[in-house]
Amino acid sequence: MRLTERKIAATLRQHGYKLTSQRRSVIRTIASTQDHLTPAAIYQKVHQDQPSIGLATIYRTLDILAKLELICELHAGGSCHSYTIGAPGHHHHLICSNCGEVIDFAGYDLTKLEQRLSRQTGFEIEGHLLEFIGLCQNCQQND
Amino acid sequence: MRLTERKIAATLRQHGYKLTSQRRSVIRTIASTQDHLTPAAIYQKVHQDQPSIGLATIYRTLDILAKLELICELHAGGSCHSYTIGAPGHHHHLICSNCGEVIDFAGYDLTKLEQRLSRQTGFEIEGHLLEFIGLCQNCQQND
DNA sequence: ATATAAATGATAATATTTTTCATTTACAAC
DNA sequence: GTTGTAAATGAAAAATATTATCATTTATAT
Repeated sequence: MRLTERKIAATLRQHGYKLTSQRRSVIRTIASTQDHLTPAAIYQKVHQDQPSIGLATIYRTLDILAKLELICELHAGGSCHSYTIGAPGHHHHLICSNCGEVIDFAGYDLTKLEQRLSRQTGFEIEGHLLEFIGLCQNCQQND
Repeated sequence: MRLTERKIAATLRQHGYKLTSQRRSVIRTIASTQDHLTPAAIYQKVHQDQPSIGLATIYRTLDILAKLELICELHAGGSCHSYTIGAPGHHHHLICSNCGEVIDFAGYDLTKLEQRLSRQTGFEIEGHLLEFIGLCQNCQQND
């Protein structure tokens, strides 16, 4: 069950944000599709309803909605350019949110889950992204 | 076991890419840290060895290395701005690589894995990112 | 040593995101 | 309903990030 426009609007108000027509439009746009949209795409759509809206308002609204977890940020296909050295074979990463240290780990198999998802949704699964974020020992101590 | 500078250089050559001093520097820089680095950070470091290097060369080299899977692209903390509507409670996403459709799924618990990682690495885990990419039924048919 | 295609640096072009600030607006208090 | 106030907005500029272009340089096979 996804959040409704109504519920999102209420939560915004609860947190002391004003419910402007621009914010309504952004929410309505995101809530009305199954897809994920970039800020530019959201701007284009909202612009049809509200020709005077500025792109900065889109960014500001998205920041708030994401902070309140009313919308989800996706990473698929995007290019968040940050790199670490490779390792042979399939593995995942554990990243320190403070210093950026990256630990590789392997031996965790998502095949079962992939099969379940494939069966339930009909998707032909091509890959996945699994990362953990946390504080490394060093950064815990230097708090 | 992470890939060594040596191994990466060899793989580059195997794929017909020339082994320039610029590429060596980029590889050495990434291989010499546990952290993840942005293109700009890599540029800064490489620039100390090779003051004449251009930022475009960094981007070009990173593209090649990522394509050959000699380096890993990370998403932590980054802001790949693409959004979808939220849903109450913890869940993950399955995304169609063709049309962008997003399916939410819940009921997959990573707590056990989190505990294992925490025990093994001493990290205090704050969160994770799990996404699957694939082709939805519609997009499979219209191939 | 040389030929050649690939790679580079410099620069411009494009794209993306954030800041700034004067004006407008939602909404709480009356 | 009016009004006061802080918050939100649009426009524009600034800051960042990424990609394309092209003349010159360079790795490497011969």
